[in-house]
Amino acid sequence: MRAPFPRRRSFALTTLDKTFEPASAEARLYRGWEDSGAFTANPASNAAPYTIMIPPPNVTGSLHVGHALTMTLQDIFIRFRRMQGRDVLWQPGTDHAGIATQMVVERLLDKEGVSRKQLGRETFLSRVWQWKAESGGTITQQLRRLGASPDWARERFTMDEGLSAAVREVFCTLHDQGLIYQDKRLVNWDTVLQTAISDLEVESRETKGSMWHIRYPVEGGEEIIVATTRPETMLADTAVAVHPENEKFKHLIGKLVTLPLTERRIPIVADEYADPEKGTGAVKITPAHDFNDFEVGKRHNLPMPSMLDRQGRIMLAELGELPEFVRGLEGKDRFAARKEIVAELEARELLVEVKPHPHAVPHGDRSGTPIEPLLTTQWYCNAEVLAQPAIRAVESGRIKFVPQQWENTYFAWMRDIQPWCISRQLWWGHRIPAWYAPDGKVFVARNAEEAQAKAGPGVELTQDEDVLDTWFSSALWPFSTLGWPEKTPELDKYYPTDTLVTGFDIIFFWVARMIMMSLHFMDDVPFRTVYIHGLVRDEKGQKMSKSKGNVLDPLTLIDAYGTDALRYSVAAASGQGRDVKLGAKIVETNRGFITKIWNAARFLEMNGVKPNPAFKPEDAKLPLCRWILDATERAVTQATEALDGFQVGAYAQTCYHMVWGDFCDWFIEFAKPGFASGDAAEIRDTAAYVLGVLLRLMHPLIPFVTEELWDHFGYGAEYSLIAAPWPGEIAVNDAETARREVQWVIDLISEIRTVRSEMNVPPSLKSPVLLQDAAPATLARAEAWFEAISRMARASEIGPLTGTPPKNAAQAVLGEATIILPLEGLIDLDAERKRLAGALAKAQA
RNA sequence: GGGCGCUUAGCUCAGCGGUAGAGCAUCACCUUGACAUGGUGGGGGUCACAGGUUCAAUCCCUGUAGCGCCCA
Repeated sequence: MRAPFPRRRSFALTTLDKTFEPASAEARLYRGWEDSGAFTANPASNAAPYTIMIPPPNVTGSLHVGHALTMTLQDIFIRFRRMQGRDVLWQPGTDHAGIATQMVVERLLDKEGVSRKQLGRETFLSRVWQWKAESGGTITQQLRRLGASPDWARERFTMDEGLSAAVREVFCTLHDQGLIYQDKRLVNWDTVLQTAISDLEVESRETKGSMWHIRYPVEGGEEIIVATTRPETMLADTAVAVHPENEKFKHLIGKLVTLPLTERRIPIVADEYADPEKGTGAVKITPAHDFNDFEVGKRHNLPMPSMLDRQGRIMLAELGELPEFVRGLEGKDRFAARKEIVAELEARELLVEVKPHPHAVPHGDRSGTPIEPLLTTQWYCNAEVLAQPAIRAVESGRIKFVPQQWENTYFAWMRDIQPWCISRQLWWGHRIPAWYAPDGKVFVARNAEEAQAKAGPGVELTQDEDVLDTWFSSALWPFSTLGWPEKTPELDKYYPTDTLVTGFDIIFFWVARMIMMSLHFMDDVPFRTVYIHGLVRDEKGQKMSKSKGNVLDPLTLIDAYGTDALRYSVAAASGQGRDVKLGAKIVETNRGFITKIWNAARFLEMNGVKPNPAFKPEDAKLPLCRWILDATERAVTQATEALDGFQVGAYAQTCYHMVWGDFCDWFIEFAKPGFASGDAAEIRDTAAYVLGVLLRLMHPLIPFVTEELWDHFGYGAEYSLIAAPWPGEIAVNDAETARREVQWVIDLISEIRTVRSEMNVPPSLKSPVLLQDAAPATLARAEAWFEAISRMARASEIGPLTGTPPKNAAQAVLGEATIILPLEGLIDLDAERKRLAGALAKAQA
């Protein structure tokens, strides 16, 4: 039996500050990385590429927590692959965001009392460019605060000349192939923004509407009652439809009704669209103002007059001769007109009833205004043709979604894809490369000269006024940023890219369209894996919104707790595809992890730990050292597997347990007596080695604190952790034996602690530990680890039990042996008996 | 109406055909020499419900309920 190690005060020096100060360190480290060229891709290198295209944030954007999530995830993958020695390209850039940007600048002009139209197209556009020059860099500056490490020198903007050339090339080619065309059909018209928008930009909102039942007189004296949610559009009705099998109305099919108010005569047609179960079973048909009615109108060859203008006001020009009441509606807003029409119908006793009818009404996602289906001429892209190879690419596994369930969503949409309306009645964007001759002939060309050549000399051409949907240029992002249509070394090396990281909300807007365009023009997939992450919500799981006032500002969180704490928080919370719940409290708690790492390193430094390049893990002899090296090896393997499988949450958790559990709770505690022993050198070397591995392992997750410690300990040159190699296999001599031995010690200490705690032994009192039936090897272990056991389990001595167990001893079983803790004199036995009696009574009650 | 997902400790979530896990919260104890942004220990679960497959189901299958999202 040995006495406990003597009390000793340590006055070893440390040069590390008491705590990590992110505010001062982050900016300095970031500059250091950027200046060192660590972010730079190198097309000339022989290293295998790894590429991520950043989802270009809107140039009007400012950093929100969604960016914090998506950029952290991307930066983790990027830094991981960079450390693995890949030639990494993280392509940054911003999106011109047609509608959003135009709205921002128009709002500014509004304050000056000027309108866009007063300025005229050219002046307005120069104002937008001016705004972009002044304010367009906000978002990219803010991305730096997250520690994001893209190749900034390669930053692109969707309206750069090169990218615009790509847009024109794609437009002209698709037009030549018949895949882009003009068509007059119903579009979703935003009456506020005064532009067409695509199906995707429409969101349906549940609205408390009404169902009006209106009497339409049929020739021969009968009447038919139609049900509608939009009475005002009856001005442009061109038929009433009933189901062909509907016995109630069968006899009326083919007869004419007199449309109330306008007094026009329109037919009753048979069409399966008229659901006998809905409303009255008879439905009015307004082909120019309803998508379903438009289809019915086409099937029955009905006229399609419009009765609303582009502001959503009543327009009578196409309706022919009209009675006075209707003429009085001209120019009135559609909702005002609805009231007047309903009142008039009521006055004429044509209104049978009004039923409350909650239903979904389409709204513009930007303007929030009800969408008006309008018959206009627009440019369309034949998405159905482009979708076929894109569907096959996912079916065949050439592109994989993670989590895979999103493939279902993708397929469902792609297999029922509609023509994509790509023209927008805006000024800010890529102007449609089409020119019109005075006779209306259209010439699609890459530029005005080419158009002129096509039209012939002397023909006066005017360019199409419209611009393209913003998503048209985003769809080309994976190759347009690399210089396409030029043949560039970048295109050669980095296409196809590896991973796309984005949210599910833009699978259709962006992901699907990139896949379609890329396959068509590059003849290869744009990326191999689509990693879809969830949404960031508040602590309660609610969506963040300004109106709820629960929006978290990532910059505020960074200022308060540091970027590493924020990154760790979002990464750890991001189970595959799950929504991420985030609150200041969570980030604050996780800052504790950063502090823990810092303090562990600080303690090691105090004890003379510094990197020893001559140290080889396979030469480690002490079980303690072999054990921690082996544990580290397993953590490295787990973390690498997790990152390979896009399991960022599991990666974060592995790091957490390795550092806080194995390294701090056990290894460092075991090492404390070791630092004062003859084994100190190997323990120091091992500690330094393991710390070096862990800093590398965690760098993608928490880049700042790890780089700071790496630099401070001198593992490499300043700012070199970002470029350090990812930890590989760690050779450990007979890891199995070391693992068994240390695990036994851990179990022993845990058992003693549990028993002592349950028996309420005051920590200040040490107790002997006796081992009954212990094998000689077990006793030898106990002896060898005595100092650690003494410290950590408050053991005064440890040895075999000789004779019979003492009275009043607590017991626990560990392996073949029984641990015996004599408690005589350590606890108040009477108090303990009372406590147990009380517990027993409670259990029996 | 169609599709997808979720339901495991008070909360947030892992897990997996074979003895239920983590973090946070909670309770008790501890100014032990890196860290009170800390340490140690405890309590706490019919794994939504009902069937089925199986030697064995929290896990696989079917259904039900509740919640969420997408599409119409």
